[in-house]
Amino acid sequence: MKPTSVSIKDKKSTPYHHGDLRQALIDSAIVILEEEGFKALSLRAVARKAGVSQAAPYNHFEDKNEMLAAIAAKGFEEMAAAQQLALQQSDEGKSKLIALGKGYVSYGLEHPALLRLMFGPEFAATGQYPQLSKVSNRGYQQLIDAVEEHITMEAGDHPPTKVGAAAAWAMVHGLTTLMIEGRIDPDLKEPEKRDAFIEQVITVLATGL
Amino acid sequence: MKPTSVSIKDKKSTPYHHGDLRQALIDSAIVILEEEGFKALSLRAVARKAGVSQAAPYNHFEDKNEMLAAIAAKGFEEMAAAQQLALQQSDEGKSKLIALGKGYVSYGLEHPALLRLMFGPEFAATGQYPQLSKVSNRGYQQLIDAVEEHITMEAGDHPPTKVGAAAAWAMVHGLTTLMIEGRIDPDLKEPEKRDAFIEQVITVLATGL
DNA sequence: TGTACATCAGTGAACGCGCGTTCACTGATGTAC
DNA sequence: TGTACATCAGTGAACGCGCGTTCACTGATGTAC
Repeated sequence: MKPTSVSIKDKKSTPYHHGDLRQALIDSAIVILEEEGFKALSLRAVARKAGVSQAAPYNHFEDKNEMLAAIAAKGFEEMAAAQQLALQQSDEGKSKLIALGKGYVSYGLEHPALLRLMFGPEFAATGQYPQLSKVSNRGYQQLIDAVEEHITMEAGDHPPTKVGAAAAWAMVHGLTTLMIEGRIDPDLKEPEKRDAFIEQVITVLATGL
Repeated sequence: MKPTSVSIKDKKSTPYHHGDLRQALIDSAIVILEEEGFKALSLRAVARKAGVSQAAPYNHFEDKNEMLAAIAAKGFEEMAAAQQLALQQSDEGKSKLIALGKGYVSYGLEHPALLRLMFGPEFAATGQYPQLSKVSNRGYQQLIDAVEEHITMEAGDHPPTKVGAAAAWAMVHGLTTLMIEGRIDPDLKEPEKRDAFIEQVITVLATGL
């Protein structure tokens, strides 16, 4: 036990200096997104949740938008990790596409409001937040690789990689958002049935590639 | 020329009673969505745009949410019409799926903020606005029909209709939202190239069915 | 055709609210000597 | 080891703003007689 370490858990000894307020704010924001949705995500609410004054976040973010960008970036990182994990846990025999797709959809269903922020109009391909652009392409790259691998493994005619990758992403992303909104398959609550359904849908795509 | 008709265009003779303020509000709202985005869509802004006091909308809508529902409903109607039109203009030989998909994507690209509202969290499958639920299923039904037709036309194994319809919708919807955000294919500005690309992507789907 | 009156669809002022952001400040921490 | 001081990361009050909604009101319209 280092005597200099800051105890975050002990409420009584709340230190004046926080330790890592920036991360704490991002985490609080994600909780708010999950529990109360995007509309409730104000700077003040985030500060409140983190137990800090409303002005404190300005020591870590230029303005609200910069905080939103940091939140979205964390979302992309987590999603890429979820895909990676799904890939490692998948059967050897099956297409990587299916594993990646499951990871994508599952993460989206677990964090619907965060997904909306990530793909929302706030940061549409403006390149205004370089770190965000960088990290948001990681998951896509995984998908492209899987499509290429799938294509090269099978004989016959195939669409260009660019088209195939777009198709794969569109399918997986559309499935996620439509399931979030309850527009596809409202009676697939159980995770296994849901996973099986996702697998069938992605198989349609894989067959078409 | 009916002498009793109300001239909307003539600014000088603005009548005290509007004629069809409800429709005018919905139309103004859609203009605001297109020009300024969802964030700018307040009741007050809509009233302002329609040239009416901020309290006037309350004669036509219970509250803001009811107005949003009416706007979304109009969006679904227009989109179904756009799909229908695309279907009629399409080549006889080609799959109906491609025509419908093009109609869907085109409408979405023309009305990005409206599409977000339509598929946003405000009205997620709650059934709170029956008229909205009704009209929002029309476009989906067109897609289902096309998938069924496509399947019955071709020999061989096919996924269940439920899966095929979900795949088709997910693909088309995902393509639309990702193109809106500029995440797919930022260099496809010209409509013809864009249409060709859309056709290729949807063909992947059709092949897989 | 004219008049009295109910109803409808507007107006404009007001309410309370939460928001993003700024500001002068202060307590805690790190460093030079 | 002790002290002076710069710097960092907080606080809390205040600002102006646009919002959704309510209210008493009023002008326009339709109807009964």
